[in-house]
Parts: sequence; C-alpha cells; structure tokens
Amino acid sequence: MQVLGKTKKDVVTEFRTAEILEAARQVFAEQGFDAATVEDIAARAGVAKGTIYLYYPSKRAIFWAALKSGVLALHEETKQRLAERGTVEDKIRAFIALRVAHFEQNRDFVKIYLSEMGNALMHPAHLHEEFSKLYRESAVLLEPVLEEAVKSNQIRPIDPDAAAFGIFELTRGMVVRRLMGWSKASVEEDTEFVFDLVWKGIANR
Amino acid sequence: MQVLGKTKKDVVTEFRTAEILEAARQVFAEQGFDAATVEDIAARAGVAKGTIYLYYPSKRAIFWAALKSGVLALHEETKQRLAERGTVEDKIRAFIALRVAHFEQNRDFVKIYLSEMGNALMHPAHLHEEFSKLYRESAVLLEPVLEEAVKSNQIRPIDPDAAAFGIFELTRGMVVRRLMGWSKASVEEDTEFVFDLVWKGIANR
Amino acid sequence: MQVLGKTKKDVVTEFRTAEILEAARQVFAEQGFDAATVEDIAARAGVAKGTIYLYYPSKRAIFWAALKSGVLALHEETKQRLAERGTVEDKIRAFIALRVAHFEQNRDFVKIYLSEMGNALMHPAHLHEEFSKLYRESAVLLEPVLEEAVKSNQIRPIDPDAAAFGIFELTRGMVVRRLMGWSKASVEEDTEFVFDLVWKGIANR
Amino acid sequence: MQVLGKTKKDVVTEFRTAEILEAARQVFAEQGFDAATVEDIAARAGVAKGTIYLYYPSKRAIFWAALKSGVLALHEETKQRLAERGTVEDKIRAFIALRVAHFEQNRDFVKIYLSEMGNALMHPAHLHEEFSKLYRESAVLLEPVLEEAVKSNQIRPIDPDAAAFGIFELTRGMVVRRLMGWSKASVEEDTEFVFDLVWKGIANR
DNA sequence: AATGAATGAGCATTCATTCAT
DNA sequence: AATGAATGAATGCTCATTCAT
Repeated sequence: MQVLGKTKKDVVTEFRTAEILEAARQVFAEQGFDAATVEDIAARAGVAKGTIYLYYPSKRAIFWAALKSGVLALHEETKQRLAERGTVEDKIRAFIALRVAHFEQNRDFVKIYLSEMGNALMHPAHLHEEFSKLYRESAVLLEPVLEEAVKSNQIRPIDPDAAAFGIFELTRGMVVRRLMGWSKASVEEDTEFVFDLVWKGIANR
Repeated sequence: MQVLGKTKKDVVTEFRTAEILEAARQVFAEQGFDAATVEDIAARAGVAKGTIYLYYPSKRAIFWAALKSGVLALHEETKQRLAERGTVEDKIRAFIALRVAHFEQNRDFVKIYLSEMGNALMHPAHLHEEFSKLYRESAVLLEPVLEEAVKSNQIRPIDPDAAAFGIFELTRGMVVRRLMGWSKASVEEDTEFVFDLVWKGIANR
Repeated sequence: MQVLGKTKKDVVTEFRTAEILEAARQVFAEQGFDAATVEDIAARAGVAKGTIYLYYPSKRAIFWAALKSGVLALHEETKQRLAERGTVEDKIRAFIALRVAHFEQNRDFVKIYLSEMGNALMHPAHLHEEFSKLYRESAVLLEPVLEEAVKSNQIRPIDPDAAAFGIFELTRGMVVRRLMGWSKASVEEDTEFVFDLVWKGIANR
Repeated sequence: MQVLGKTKKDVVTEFRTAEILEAARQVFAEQGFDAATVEDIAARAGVAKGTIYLYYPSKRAIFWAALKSGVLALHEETKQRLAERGTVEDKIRAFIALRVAHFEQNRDFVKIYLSEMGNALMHPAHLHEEFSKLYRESAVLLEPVLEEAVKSNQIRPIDPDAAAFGIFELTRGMVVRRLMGWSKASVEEDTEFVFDLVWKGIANR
C-alpha cells in the first residue's frame, strides 16, 4: 500500500537512515573518524551493530554521508541565496553570514568537516577525490558573483577564483575562531568583520 | 665527561632524535597519523622499532614533536622578521610571504599541520590543549604589529586579534590552494594577492 | 480437507521443500558449505530468507537434506538395478556405470558430496554420524552381490566388504578424475576401465 | 654469530614455525578449516594470537603450509622408494604400503588432507590451483613405473595414467576405511588386499 | 504462511607497546 | 643503548537465526 509514493518500508528506511546519520554525526564530531567505532554509532543510534550495515555499506560510507549531507545542504542554501536579487555587497555578506550561522547551528557537522578537510585534502587514500571536489565547489560558489562584479566595475579587477577562495577561507577561519571560543563578538559582528576586511581591506584611506 | 655542556650521550640523543623526527615527518606526511605505523617510521629512520621508544614515549608523542618543531621553527623565523625595522605593510607582507614560502619548502610538514589542525582542534582526546595553544600563537604573532598600526592610525581601527587571525587564515587558505594545485600563479603573485586583499580590500574606490 | 492422503498444505510444503532444495544444491555446489549463505539460497529459490526457516531448521539441515536426497536417490536406483537378474559381472559393471552416469548428470550434487565427504567424515562436530552411515551404506550395496559370488566360486575368496569398498572408491576416484577434466575417455570407456581393473587386475597372465 | 649457517634467530624461527605448524595440524584436523580459529591454533601452540602472524601471513597460509608439508614429505619418500631397484610388483606394493603407513602415523594430517581434497578440488576460490596440482602429482608418481611395465609386457596394456590414478584412489579409500574404524584387518593385510585387488583383480581364473 | 528488518556473537587481522637479551 | 620477538586489545564486517507484522 502506497501513500504519496512512499511505502511504509520507505518511511522506516528513511527514519533509520536519518537516525543513524544523526548518531554518526555526534560520534564522529566527538571522536573523529578513526577513534569512532561502528559500535559507538550503533549504541548512540540505539540499534545493533549489524543494523548499521543494513543502511550503510561501511564505516567510511557513513562518515561520507554525514559529511556530504551537511555540505550539500549548505551549498543549496547558498546557491538559492546568491540567486536572489541584491547587490554584490549583499551577496558576499550573505555568503559569509550563511556559513557562520550554519556552522553555529551545526557544530557537530563543522567538527567533522574541519577535521576531515585536513585528512581528506592531504591523504589521497581517503575520500579526497570526492571531498576535494566538494570543498572546491564550496569555495567557488561566489566566483560568478565576483566575476560579474569585476566586469561591471563594482570591484577591483581581481582574480575571481582566488578571491572567492579567499573569502571562503576567511570565513572558515572565523568559524574556527568562534568554535574555539576565541571570539567574544556576536555572530553579526564577526560576520561584518569578515565582510569589512574583504570589502574595504584594512588600509586606512 | 662534559664538553661545552653536552655529554657524548647528549649528542647521540640529539642525533637520534632528529633522525627519527625527520623520518616521522615523511611518514606522517605520506600516510597521515592513523595510517602511519611506528614500524614505518623506524624503518625510514633506519633503526629498530624498540629504539623509537627510547626517544619518544608514544606514537602520538613523535607526531606531536614533528608537528611542534615545524611550527616553532616558523614562529621563530616570523618573530625575528617582524622584529626587524620596517613599515606595517612590509611586516604584513613578510608574515604572509614567510608562510607561503615555508610551506612551499616543507610540504611534508604542511600536510601534517593541516591534517592535524582539524583533528587536534576538534577532538580534545588528542593533542588539542597544546596544539590549539600553538595554533593560536601562530595567529597572534601579527597582533602587536596591527595594534601598533591602529594606534598610529596607519590602519583602520579594527580588532587586532581578529585581523591577525584573518590574515593568518587567509594565508593558510592560499597555501592549501597551492598545495592542491588550484593556483596557477607564482609564489610571489599569490603572496601579493593575499596582501592586497587584506590591505586594500576588494571594493573599487 | 484431505485428498489422497495429502492436504493442500502438504502439497505446498512439498513444493517449497523441493524448490529450496534445488536452490540449495546449486548454491552449495557453486560455493561450498561455508561460503554459501542462506540469503543466497533464498534468493535462488525466489523466497525470503525467513521462509527458508519455515521448512528447514538450520543451514546445516538444508545442506544435509540436499546431500541426503541425492545419495538416497542413487541408493534406490542402485538397489533396484542390483536386484534385477544378471551375472555378477553385469552387476558390478552396472554399479560402476550407474555411479559414473549419475555423477555425470548431477555435477552439482557430486561437488557437494565430494566436498562434504572430507569434512563430514573427519569432523564429528558436523554431520558425521548420519553421513558416515550413508557413506558406508553406499559402499556396501555391492557386498551381498560379492558375498554370493564368493560362495558360488565366481570370484576369488576375498573379503566382500573390503572389495565392495574398493570398487566404490575406485569409482569415486574415476568420477573425480572426470570432474577435474583429467580423463579424455568417454563415460563408457572409463566405466569399462574401472570394471576391468577390478575384474582382471592389471597383471598379465 | 653463525654456527653451521644458522643464526640463533634462524633456530628460533624454525622452532616457532614448527611449533605453530604442529598446533595447526591438530586444530585443523579436529575442527576443519572453517571451524578452526587462529585463536585456537595460538592457544594450542602456547603463543599469543599476534605471534602467529609473525610466522604466517594468514590463516589460509598456515593451513596450506600444514597440508603441503605433509604431502611433500610423502612425495619425497615415495619418489625415493620407487627409485630403488625392484620389480613392478614391489614398487606398486611399496606405493600402497607407504601411503597406508604414512596416513596411519599422521592421522591429523590425513584428516586435513581428506577434508581439503573435497573443498579444494571443488571450489576454485580456495587453494584449488595449487592443491589440485599437488593432488595430481601424488597420483601420477606411479605412472612411469606402470608405463615401463606395460612396455616390458609385465602388465596388461592399460592406460598408465588412469591406472596410477586408480591405485592411488583405491589406497586412499582404504585409508578412509581404516580411519573410520571400518577395517578390522592389520595394516599389512589391508595393504596386501589393495595390492591384490589391483594386481590380480577379483575374477577367479 | 511469508516476510525481511533486526540482532549480536564471532573472527581475522593489525599494531602500539613491552621487555628479555 | 639497541633490538625485534612477543603480546593482546581492539575493531570492521558477516551472517545464521529470530520474530513482529
């Protein structure tokens, strides 16, 4: 019996999948990929170890799913936001704000993201391929915006790719700073700080 | 028998220590912390596994030593360079250039650094405490320079700590970009790009 | 409601049982006992895993049933053939021929039979008891024929049990030889070879 | 310090290797390949599980070593014996006697051999390749003897390969019969029985 | 009767660390 | 000081079996 295209089975599968993913997110965030055990994740999800393998083929697959879902969600949100009307300033500010806010609300995810970024980028035996693609994509979401802005003379003639990357990394750095408890400012203030640094630079003119 | 404060034993110890550290740097860079084995390091260093433990109490300790020595070397260099005479611009540019160059010349180290940054910052069961201190220190080397510059009105009245952090992260991002082969520019161009972004911002005025 | 002593239920049970058995024979033949999974058998039989357990209490039981049914079928055929009129020579030749032919036509079964023969005979934790009974019975089907032949002086005064066993094993060996592709002769030629070896020996007189 | 080409290390290695092999032989004989665990073997050998892996790369490798060493030893003995002077009769009788005696004295080994014979011959995913080579070689050791005997008219003009195989299998069958406790005769009697069956056949002339 | 999701015991293999020589 | 053989805890993954639906 199907209702709205979803069988009961689909619902259960969806539920378990999400349940496990959430548990995985927490465990990976707390312990990192290597220290986390499948047993841990199962326990956190309240299921038996074997059940995990009914929904994911391997530990790495769970990790990847947890990582990917978070990144993709942010990508989508970012794309939508950048597609809306607005000035270049608005869009850059939104790009930064979205990231700071998203990370603020998904600390588990950020921890996974940040910790994997190092491993994945550096050690090709891991997820690299796919992860670095995802990473790069995150960074270049802003590129078309900047390209357009350069053309229309709204910003200096800079390399849009490098600039997009810079803004992305600057934002990432701010998120780390906040996560570590090294910033006493509000989300808005930190967002504005990053934007200002990028937009005006620090020189006094 | 001591000569110049160093016994023969000290010399041997120093030698072995350095030898092992270099081997460790290579192995960790190639495989990452978890995939690397103590056996690998011993083999690379040309000593037996047991010997490693005469000089370092644990695998983690070796890793930490390898990481720390690299960071401290860069710290020292940076401090010296910033202590030299020069304008604020010079100093910021030097801070960036030093890092890009250092990383360019010590790729093994960077890989360790970047990959551990994620893990260490995120997972307290690891090195965090000490590493995050080191990390923070790296970032704030610039702080006094910026503080002074704000006071003397050479730069806008910004939070020196946040700005120092921003410059640090921007530089780090550029290094990653270069390591991944995503930048086609020269070391000098990329250095200048980061400096320009920071100094002038991107707004067209 | 019973019809001819069989309820509808009985018919279904019989059908399912046979269906599963045939699937099991194939899967066990292809993969061997340990490598085969109940899931494999269920899939091959076109039923769900749980269904298997409605008809057989365990994986071992399925295996045993598959093995037993094949052996019993051959037993019956052999008994009937040996009960028919004929000379001792005819009967021994028939015994051999029946086996070679049966194995030739039921390769799946032979593989199970041969591979289990080793395990079952050797490792009491398995089926031994029952299997070795079956095995022994196979071998001694010829015994009464030989016994009679000795009494009537048609063959030398040998131990009928040992001889029956010998003929059985010689035949088994030929089947293996054929299965492995080590014989280039026809079924008839190989049958005759075994018979000749047994009947005349190899000595030249 | 070397003595007679063997270092102390070599001696220890040899000792451990033999120690583990003997333990493995026992365990595999008792439980079969799949049911045996590396833990079992380690316990029987009186070493820790990890130690096993210092001497053998895998469970299969241990099994194979246990199997191979036994077969090769018998091969060598057989080759030597067949190379000695003697009539064809003597050689065939020796071939049979050697096997029955060897198996009688190495029951652990036979169990492994017999149980693997089934699996290995049937399921190529295992050791097949190598094992079936070994198996075939065992069988054809007699071939040159028979070939020569045919040429010199000492035995009937039979296919030497098939005959060698037959004698081998007949002997194997007798060993099984003895192992199962189904024979009440002595080793000599059983050996003679097999020889007689082969040599004279059973027909009364 | 049939299903298949859930279970969890079981196991090969790895590797950091120890310690007798 | 140096070695490297020995240890055994730790873990990802499989799969026979159960049972609620």
